[in-house]
Amino acid sequence: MSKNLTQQLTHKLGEAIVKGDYPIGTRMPSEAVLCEQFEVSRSATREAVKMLSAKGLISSRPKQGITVNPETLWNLYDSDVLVWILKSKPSLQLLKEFTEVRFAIEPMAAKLAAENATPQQIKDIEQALYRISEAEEGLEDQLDAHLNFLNMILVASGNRFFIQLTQFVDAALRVSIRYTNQVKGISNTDVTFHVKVFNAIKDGDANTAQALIYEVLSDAVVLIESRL
Amino acid sequence: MSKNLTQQLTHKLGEAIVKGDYPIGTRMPSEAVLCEQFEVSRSATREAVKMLSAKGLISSRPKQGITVNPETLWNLYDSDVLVWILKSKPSLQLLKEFTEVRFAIEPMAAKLAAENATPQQIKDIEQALYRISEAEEGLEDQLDAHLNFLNMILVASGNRFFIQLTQFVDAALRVSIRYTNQVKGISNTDVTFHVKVFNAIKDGDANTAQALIYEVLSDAVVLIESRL
DNA sequence: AATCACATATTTATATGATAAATGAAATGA
DNA sequence: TCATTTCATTTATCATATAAATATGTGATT
Repeated sequence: MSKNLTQQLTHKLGEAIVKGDYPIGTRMPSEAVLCEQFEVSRSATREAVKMLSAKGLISSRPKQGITVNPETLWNLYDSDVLVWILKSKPSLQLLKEFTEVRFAIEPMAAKLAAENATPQQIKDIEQALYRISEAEEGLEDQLDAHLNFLNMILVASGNRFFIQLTQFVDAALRVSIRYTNQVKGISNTDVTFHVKVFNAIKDGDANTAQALIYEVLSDAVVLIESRL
Repeated sequence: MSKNLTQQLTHKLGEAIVKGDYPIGTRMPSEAVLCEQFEVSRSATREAVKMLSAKGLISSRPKQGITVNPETLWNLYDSDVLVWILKSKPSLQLLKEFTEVRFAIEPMAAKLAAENATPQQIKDIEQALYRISEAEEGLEDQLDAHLNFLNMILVASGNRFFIQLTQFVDAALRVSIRYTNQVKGISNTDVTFHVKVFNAIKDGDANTAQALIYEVLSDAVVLIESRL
């Protein structure tokens, strides 16, 4: 739980909005009413409204009130927003779209990592690889290790936009893993696969790195398609 | 100019932060000092701080004050943040990274558009194509037409994450176009190229659509690489 | 000397009341 | 009919007071 009132309210309202409790295009309750309903001061309410505006979910203007923005304006790349959606309205369709993004990004990131990774970053990936091999059988532990490996590759790409996605991918996968109750496409149980990826990056073999990541993601797509 | 004080302050502080006026990891002036410096009330200041927090630029805690977050936490996919960076610290390096993202996203979007576009969306793309052919010689007008064409493809992908990127790509390209003073890689002057893209999407020829977009982007990469 | 508990000071967090500004809608007048 | 003005509603802004969180320092205890 977030500690302060503003953040609590931000999360509550954020989830409610993406859930559809306040339909798109309609007015939300006015400031005063929100204060009453959630029993917080105007300060807290206004600050929460501002945070949600900053994330693109709502806009507020005098007289017109607080209105829910069309979905195209929502900052889906904001981890909060994405998690709210995945939690409130989990859908395989969204997971499919998310996987398409991973499909676009991750092979390219692996390619760039092979081209640009610093010696330290290579060591970090190797360390992540070690964590995978040492991971207990417990799902949590394995998931952590695999996400760490993936994140290290994104970081090693040296591209700030990809690096920024670490939180995004991390957050989304943690939620979606609960939903599908599957690790396939995220954590290939065969660690030799990750060794191959690591070697390709270490050797600067961009095309191989790209192809390998592409391959593991294909599993994820097949998995989701089969359930749609 | 944004109309209200909170937003003005948000933009001022946001630009100042990405510019490096408040170095990463350091404390920003306290709430009270910011009020004095910018001559606004605490409400406005606090609301601006909340908006910047929501965008990942800063965090604030009692006693510790307001601190600038590491760059990895900044929401680069937030159009505001991206534009602030491009305006305050324009760099070819960032443009290169941005282009790498386009490289990852746009061919995939074209592929998905070929697979999923609705009849109406195909019409929209055709309409965008018409605008390109009709565009005056003026750079502004051409740029608008080309960005519109691109946006229509992203929308037609049917993937919410790609659709969300329209604003992101739009904003970034408008700024970068001023910086490089080049349209290459954004608007291929030869309209027959766009006709090919359109036809591929209309005919559901996913691979061709993907390859064509890949091709036009290659120009952009070559252009930027040559100037780095 | 080291460590733990506690007091203290600083900063943000929250609450509240008052006034200003923006804006959509209704009333007015030519 | 249309432009203008008035009015009511809602957010925006300001000001002030109090609470809560927390880093730092202090002193007692071992």
